[in-house]
Amino acid sequence: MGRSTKEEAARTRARIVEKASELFRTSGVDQVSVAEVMNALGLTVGGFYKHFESKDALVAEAMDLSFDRASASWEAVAQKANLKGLDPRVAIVRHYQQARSPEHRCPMLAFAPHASRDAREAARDRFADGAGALLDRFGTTVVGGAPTPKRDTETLVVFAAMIGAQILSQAAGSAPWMAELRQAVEAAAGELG
Amino acid sequence: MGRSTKEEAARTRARIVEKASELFRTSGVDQVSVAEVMNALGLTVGGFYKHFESKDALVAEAMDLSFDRASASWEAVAQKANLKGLDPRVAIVRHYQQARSPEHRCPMLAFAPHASRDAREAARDRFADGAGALLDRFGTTVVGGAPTPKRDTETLVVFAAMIGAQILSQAAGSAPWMAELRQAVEAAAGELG
DNA sequence: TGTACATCAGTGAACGCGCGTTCACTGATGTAC
DNA sequence: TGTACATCAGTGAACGCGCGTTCACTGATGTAC
Repeated sequence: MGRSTKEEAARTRARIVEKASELFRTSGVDQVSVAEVMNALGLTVGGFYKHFESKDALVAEAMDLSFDRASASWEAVAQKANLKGLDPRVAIVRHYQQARSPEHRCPMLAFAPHASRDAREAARDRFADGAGALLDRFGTTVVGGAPTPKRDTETLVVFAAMIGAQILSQAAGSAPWMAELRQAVEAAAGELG
Repeated sequence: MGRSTKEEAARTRARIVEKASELFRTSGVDQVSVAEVMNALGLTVGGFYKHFESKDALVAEAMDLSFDRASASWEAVAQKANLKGLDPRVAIVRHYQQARSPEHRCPMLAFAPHASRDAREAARDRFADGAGALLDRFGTTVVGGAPTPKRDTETLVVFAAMIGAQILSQAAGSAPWMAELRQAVEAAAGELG
């Protein structure tokens, strides 16, 4: 067990970010320790600091990756909807609200507590970039073959409502009014034009 | 410094819950230690367990209190709006979005991470009760002197959007599109009928 | 009402635990000649 | 191409710290007679 190849080391680094992105989204940044990430890859904690300066540095990269992945996922859903002639915003809302495997959890919800904390300007900026990209992706519809970004009141409101309903859903469990809320958000997306 | 009066003890207990409610909402449940709550009252940690079985027990009571306070606050805002003949939902959205002192932070945002965690059924139920009460409060308008609960799609969507916009605002700081989002939510509330 | 004893709110120090981070070490990889 | 040495990815144990919780203790309060 000696020194690794440069390529191996680079791959290990990428795997750490990848696994961190998955675990952070599943359980939350504070609930996942550096050791947990490393052990999940069959590695030991000590080696972590050969790749990253601190846990915060890893969180920053994992946040970027998580937002990129979410954005790509939304993009795919939107394209599929466009091919069918459907409004991509409805498709994204449906996609978002589906209870998929926890590692697909929305990065906006997973990283919000981390970025909200005091003295985290850099994290907040990163979060703002990622969330802004998702908002753009959400509001971009294809009209006559040309992608047209929309930012009207209703689009913005449905975007925010989708997130608000999701956070309540995770915290309130299966309260009877939760189903109503989710359906309302989906219905509102359906009435966008 | 010997034994306290029964009344003093009861008051101390109430003060602990009160201060915890304030600190939990300001900084988040996980960021506030039991010692911090006690010290903020000029007490020492040891005595805490004479009043509560565990930190989780305190969180439960602080959560209830926080929701009750928020509900009462919304109620006051709604009544004032009704007297002026305004839709209370617009007033509540404005009230909610104002950046007031941090101890008035929304309990739905402050306690969501705690309630969302695994193996917290009781906390989730508590959260659901509190959030459900706020939703009812939000949707109750006075029509011809009689309080009428509304739960139409648009009311539900604006409620969720108000929360979603707030969480993004806290995590994304002052991103340029945040102002747009908040204004959109307020505008949507204005169009409720 | 007064006295003797039990109770228990609050103190201050300690415990055990998990965490982020550091460190001495190993040995295969990379490099200089 | 071969050899000698420096580098450094990964290991495993340790460190320091803050946390939730426990505990022996104090002395005023509460209670039984």
